[in-house]
Formats: sequence, structure tokens, C-alpha cells
Amino acid sequence: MQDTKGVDAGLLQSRYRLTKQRAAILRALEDGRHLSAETILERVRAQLPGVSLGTIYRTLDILRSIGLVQIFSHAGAAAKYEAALEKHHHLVCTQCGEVTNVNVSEALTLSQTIAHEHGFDDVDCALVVTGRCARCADVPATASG
Amino acid sequence: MQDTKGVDAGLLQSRYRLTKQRAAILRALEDGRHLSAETILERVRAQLPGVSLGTIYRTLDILRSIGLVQIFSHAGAAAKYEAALEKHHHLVCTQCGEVTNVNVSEALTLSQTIAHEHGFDDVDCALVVTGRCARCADVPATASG
DNA sequence: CTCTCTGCAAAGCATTTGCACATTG
DNA sequence: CAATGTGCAAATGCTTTGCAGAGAG
Repeated sequence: MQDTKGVDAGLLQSRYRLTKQRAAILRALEDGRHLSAETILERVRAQLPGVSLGTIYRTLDILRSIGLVQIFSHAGAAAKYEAALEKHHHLVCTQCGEVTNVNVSEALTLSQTIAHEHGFDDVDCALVVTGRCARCADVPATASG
Repeated sequence: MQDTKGVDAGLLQSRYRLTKQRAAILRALEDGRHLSAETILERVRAQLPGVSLGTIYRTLDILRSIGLVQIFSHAGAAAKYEAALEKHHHLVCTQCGEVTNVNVSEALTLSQTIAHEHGFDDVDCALVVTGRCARCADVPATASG
């Protein structure tokens, strides 16, 4: 492993080794957004057939601990992972489940104010906005279940 | 089942039956905040020894569907349930895990603006503010793990 | 009485983990 | 070479579900 561009550098700076599995996982994360561990596994296996789910989870956990990956888990569903490019929040359609990244810089400011009032420091926040997207709103009633 | 005060009324108005299990679950939810299904089971069993976890989950799901219960699930941990008294958000200490309810009315306004820009309607939002609480900040370093 | 609920226990998923071998630095 | 990472498969934890009997309206 010597091909170390972009994100990979983050791993190198850490105390972790840069293996081909990790590089492939990072690449998968750079390509897509809101990927489940399962999806990441599929994409990684396209390049490295032998990779296991265990490795995906272990790596994702490391990447999160060094701040390279942002996790987003929303009631019930499997967690979604994506490269921690810049702070953003999520807009989720309650009907079709599609997730969109949105910028809501005020959310953090607001959160910090609240948190400080409660004596918290080291503040961060996650805002999940739910609703029905335009496409789903068009359909009169899915009348399912 | 005829003792129908407060929250119970909500169930009666719905198409669901008010059983003693459901009443006990509602009562448990009125007492505490951020209860896990397991905790609810314990509390309910104090009054009704035979109740099963399956019933807890089934009931919780019904209560959520008719808007009487608010679920809060935060990465990794088991979901937390509480009576849907009034809209509020959560402040979570990343160190000790304690959850506090906070009022952030601006969050919804903000979310609605964003959501509408994306063509969404029927908007709601959940804000999770994380940080280190005052008590944990006092301890120099937990030096754990 | 009919239809809905419940307890039980097994199933289902997402995620974690122990171990022996492969790899990295 | 020593330390770390990996694949495999079993284990775990939370939640869901099928079924036959119990209870609500």
C-alpha cells in the first residue's frame, strides 16, 4: 500500500495501518453517500472479492474514531456511513426513505447555545429533518399495508 | 378496563383496545423519560408480572403510530421511548450517556424552511445535541479503554 | 360471540468478536 | 520480525413475528 492520495492520508497520520481493504473502503465512501455496511461490502468486493463484513465494520469504526467518517442512523434502519467531508444534516423522506444532505449551519450555533446553558462543552449536533418529498407527495396515496 | 384518564383517552379514540397491558405501558411512559423497551418491561412487570417483551414492542409501535409516543434512537444504543408530551429535542452526554430534554423551537422552523426548499411537506425534525456534561467535564480524564 | 391482544419462543437483522493466519511497516 | 489487520463463523443484542389460547367490547 503506497498509493496514498486524499483521504488515505488521514489514516496514515493515525496510528493505523493502511491496508488495501481500508483503502478500498475509503474509496467506496468517497464515491457514494449514505452507504450501509452491506452496500460498502458489495462495492469493496468488486475490487477485493475476499473482504468480509467484519472488516467493513471494524474499519468503519476506526474511521469514525479518527473523524474520517460520519455515521447516520435513523430509527429502525441500518446505519448509513459517509465520508466526513463537511458538516451537514439529513433530510429524509418518510415515504420512500431517500436521504438528502442539507446544510443547516444555524443548527450547530443553536445547539451550542442550548448546550452551554446546560453546562456542556465539546458540542456537536445532528439534525434529521423528516417529511414527504415532492415525488411521493404527487402520488395520491400509496395505500400500502 | 374502564379507568381511562389522561393518555389512555388517546388509545380509546383510536381503533385499538385499551387492555391492562397497554394501560400499564402508558403509565410507565408517563412516569419516566427515555425508557428502553427493557426498562419499560421491568416497570410494567411490577404491576403485571406476566407481560412479555413482544407486547411492549407491539404496544410501543401502536402508540407511536397514533402519536402518543416519541421514539429516540441514537447510534448503536437501544431505542428510547417516552410519552409525546410536547415537541422537544435531546441533549446527550457522550461520556456518561445521560439524556436531557431540551426545548429548541427554532429547530422546527429552521427545518421547515429547509425542507420546503426541497419540495418536502409534512415536515418534522429531530435534533440531537451531543457534548460533555458539566459533571463529566470535571473529571480530568476518565482514562478508560 | 367475534375480533383483537397476549405470551411464548423462535426468527430476523445489524453489528461485534475470538481465533489462527496473512500482512504491514 | 513484531505488531497489527483480516476472514470466517459463531455470538450478541434489539426487535419482530406466528401461533394458539385469553380477553375486550
